[in-house]
Amino acid sequence: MPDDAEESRMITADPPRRNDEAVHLFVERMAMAFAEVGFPRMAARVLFTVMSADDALTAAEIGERLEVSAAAVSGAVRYLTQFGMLVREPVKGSRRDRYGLPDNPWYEGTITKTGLYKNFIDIADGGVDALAGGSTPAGERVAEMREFFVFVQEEIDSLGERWRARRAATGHGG
Amino acid sequence: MPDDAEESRMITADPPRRNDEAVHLFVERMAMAFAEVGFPRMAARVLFTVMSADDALTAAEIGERLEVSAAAVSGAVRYLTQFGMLVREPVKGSRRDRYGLPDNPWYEGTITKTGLYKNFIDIADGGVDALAGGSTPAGERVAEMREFFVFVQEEIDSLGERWRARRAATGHGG
DNA sequence: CAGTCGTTTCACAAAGTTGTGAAGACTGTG
DNA sequence: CACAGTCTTCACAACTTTGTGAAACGACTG
Repeated sequence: MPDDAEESRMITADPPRRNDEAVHLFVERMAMAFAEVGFPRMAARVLFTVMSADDALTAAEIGERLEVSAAAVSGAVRYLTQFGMLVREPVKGSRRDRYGLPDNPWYEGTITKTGLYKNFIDIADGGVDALAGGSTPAGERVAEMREFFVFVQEEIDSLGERWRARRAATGHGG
Repeated sequence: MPDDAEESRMITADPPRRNDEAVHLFVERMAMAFAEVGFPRMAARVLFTVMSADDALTAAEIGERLEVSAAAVSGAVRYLTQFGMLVREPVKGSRRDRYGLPDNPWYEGTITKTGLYKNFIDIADGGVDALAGGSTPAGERVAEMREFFVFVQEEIDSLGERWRARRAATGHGG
């Protein structure tokens, strides 16, 4: 019975398989969610395309899956490799490169090393000065906000470490 | 000696005062930093304008300080009040409203209750399903990313509480 | 060292965002 | 109940962003 469409009705232990359509939905949704927080749109699409592939992909394969031009892929991989979120793997005996994920996953570093709040803190410093420190209602208010950002940044700085500790504790330490 | 411009040269304990130009720079910089992470531009400008004012401001005053139209202010305050980041205070004996900040500062709730990672997690759930769970390299990879987001979200969920605890410990508890 | 395949660059077009001006709506006042 | 002051809505214009096509580039191959 070679009819694949019937498989799901059978009771035998079919190996789970990927659902390309659903995978693509995931890629696009996740990419959009990232784009909404300022991540470049195409870079996000490429990143999740590679993430959802079992093997490293060529630029052409990425372009096919997303139905975008080679130029768009080129720009996106440049962006991603710049931040180490993607690694370029030259293919022996071919002019193509393949793009895969680095050994240590991008998300940990991206979240923790962004320095987003450091930026907020720096700008808030200027605000506190300009508002005469804590001597005015506005100055006090901005100083408090700054303190909060300092706290959040501290938490984020230690987050990577806590994550690794937790992973190790739950048996993922390798 | 009524010449204010000379004050800074004196050695007497001058009260610190606000530097309007520097305040405006702060407002615009902070607003841009927020815009870069997806916060509506004008809403951010209005938010920080109100934050850096000692008293609640009218819509007209906000418009003046930012040199933008009443329409732009209207849209921005609507956005901000919707999320409780700004409160509208009707002025007795006047048709104007004033806009001020809520008692509990917006940043704590905004950062902690955004549910940004919850969204990522939901989308990643779909990805894990589509990729046949942990049975494929890609599925495992996406599942790991999801785990990380779950961890981050947990940390963020408890962040507000930890912040309040810290504030209380350092004498800001009121 | 010419040919070919894959990648990159660049000017431009399509699409999306953002704020404006003007008109409209609402509300209290004379 | 007409008027004036304030806020809101809406169509549009300016600006920004994003991705395309075409051409240039670079590197391996024969």
